[in-house]
Amino acid sequence: MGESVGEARSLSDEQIINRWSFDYYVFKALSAFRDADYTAFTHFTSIVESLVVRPVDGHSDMIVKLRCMQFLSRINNGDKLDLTFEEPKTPLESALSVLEDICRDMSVPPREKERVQQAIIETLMVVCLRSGEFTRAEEVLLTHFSDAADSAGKRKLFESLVRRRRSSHSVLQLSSYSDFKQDMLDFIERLYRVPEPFLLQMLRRSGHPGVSSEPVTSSSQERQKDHGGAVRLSLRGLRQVYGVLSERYGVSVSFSQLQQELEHQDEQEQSPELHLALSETPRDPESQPPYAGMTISRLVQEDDSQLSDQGQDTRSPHRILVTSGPESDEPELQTPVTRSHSSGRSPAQTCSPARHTQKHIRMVLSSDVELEDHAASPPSRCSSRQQQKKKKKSDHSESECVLMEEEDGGSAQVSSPARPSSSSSSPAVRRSARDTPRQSRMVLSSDVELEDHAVSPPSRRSSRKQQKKSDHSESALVSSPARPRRSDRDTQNQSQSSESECVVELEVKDGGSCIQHSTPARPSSTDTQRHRNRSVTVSSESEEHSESPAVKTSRRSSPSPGGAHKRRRARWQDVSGTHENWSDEESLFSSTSGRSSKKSSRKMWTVQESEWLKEGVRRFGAGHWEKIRSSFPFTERTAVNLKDRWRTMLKLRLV
DNA sequence: GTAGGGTTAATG
DNA sequence: CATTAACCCTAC
Repeated sequence: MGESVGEARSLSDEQIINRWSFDYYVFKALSAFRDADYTAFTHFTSIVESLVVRPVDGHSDMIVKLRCMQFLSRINNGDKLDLTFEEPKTPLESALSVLEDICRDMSVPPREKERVQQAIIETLMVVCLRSGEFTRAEEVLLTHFSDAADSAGKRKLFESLVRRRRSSHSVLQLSSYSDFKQDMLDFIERLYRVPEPFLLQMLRRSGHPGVSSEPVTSSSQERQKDHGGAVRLSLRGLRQVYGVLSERYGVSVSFSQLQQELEHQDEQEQSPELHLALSETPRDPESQPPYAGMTISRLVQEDDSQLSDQGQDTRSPHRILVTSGPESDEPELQTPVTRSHSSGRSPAQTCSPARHTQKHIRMVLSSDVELEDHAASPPSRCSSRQQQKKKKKSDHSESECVLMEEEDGGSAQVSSPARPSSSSSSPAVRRSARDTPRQSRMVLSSDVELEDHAVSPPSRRSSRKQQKKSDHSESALVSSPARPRRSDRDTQNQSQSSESECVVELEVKDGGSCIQHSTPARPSSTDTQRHRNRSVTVSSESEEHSESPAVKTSRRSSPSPGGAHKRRRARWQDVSGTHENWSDEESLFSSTSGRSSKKSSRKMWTVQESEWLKEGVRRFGAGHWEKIRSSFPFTERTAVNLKDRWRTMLKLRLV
């Protein structure tokens, strides 16, 4: 926000460009939501999530936008009871929390707020009832419906349905979840109208034909067409446009500075961003999407690579770029970690420790679940899993049933242009398996379920411990974005060379979880296979280290009585295993894993939250916890929590 | 609202 | 049983 004044002036190109990208993708996400293209929406939100971790020129409306995205992500997944954003809560309950935050930060008419709350609660009831989750429905009735005065009638109806265990009723049939989504979108849009992003404006003003859509008064200032059809902006025109826009968007860099930077870059790379964007576009207007996604993402990435202070990263971003486009879809991904592990070890082992498995479903952008299919899954494993499941089932029968649902969009399309990271494709998703084949297919881009046991407990623990002691420095929490290091390290033992070469890791946070992708350089199946194994191992370990703490997985989760509570950490991490940075959960938009039943108890801090905290302290100074809290999209964190966390971070020398 | 000591609970 | 991150309580 504005506070960084002192330092602000020296914004890096990455910060600025990330801001533009941020604005752009938020805008696109909202457009996608509006068009009911929820798959695209999740893709865009994932991009936004990953952007936020990088240095960004924070703007006053950034928080607002993030909150809106958080809210809509939760709404978007509200009909998936197995997903969670904040540990014990269903997505819609999380939406209620975010709504509170929104109302706190912005002025929302009380009536409007109530209306929205009511709509969310009722929808949640409907969702629970429809899916036969009567117990949960009952909880909702008790906890949320209590104060709803005017809904007495509905409350009664719901009560009776719960009592009679009926999941079909005219009322339930009537309500349409998609209408509800759009209603929530309307609410958000009434509250905050997102202006046309800078990048789009630039593109539009450059005369790019595809840019259309959004309403914006087009000032066709200086735009000239070239004979070739190419559009070219005169420098003067560009400068003018830039002046206007930079003011409006709070860009603090002067045009000439930018120009200089570009020139520099130009020397190294052939085309500086603006050029790229402007020139590319015109070239093939038709074939390319209006917004040259590639360009943008590419820009971002490049930036990233340049700026990233973490040395190790350097390579990855570039690579990613390269691969990102087309490969993202690559069907062959890595096998879910679990698999490999399990195969390696005797089933019995696997099972034993885990008594309560939890199911975690994560939404991974482009994860393809299909992997599992191929992965040769040893039957033994399956069986063991099933057994586990059964056990688990006893605990909460509810959650299990639905393993995976399609993502909203349903489309499996993997390719997401947007997310380069996804390119890596391999996010392995883990799924628990129940019926693999079918599900896997459905899920395409969605989630995964993981079971805890997948990994052997012992190894994990040990690794974790080490992590604590030895590497705080690297611990995921520590510094933000550096991802690879740890993984590399961890991995080293097992596979050094190949790993480095083949796997690019990006971690994107996913919502709740971190998604990390590793991309095998060569998708060839054989190689892949190898990777898999490797990664598997890796992942298990890295998982632990990395953010294990962050993961909320299941710490408190399992309610199962008496059972072994030991494992609480889910391993739903991805194959790549590194999920260092992110914690899983809670990411801004993504959901995490299965719910554990009970109350949320302790919420581990995610890397992202820690980053926000660090940034907040940097900006406002330690001690201004409340201010920091309100300046970042924390959910369910109090100022005291921030203070305590800061204390812990100091203790660990994470800062 | 914040600081700091005490408590809780997960983990090994 | 020891360690420790997250949480709680209380004084200011």
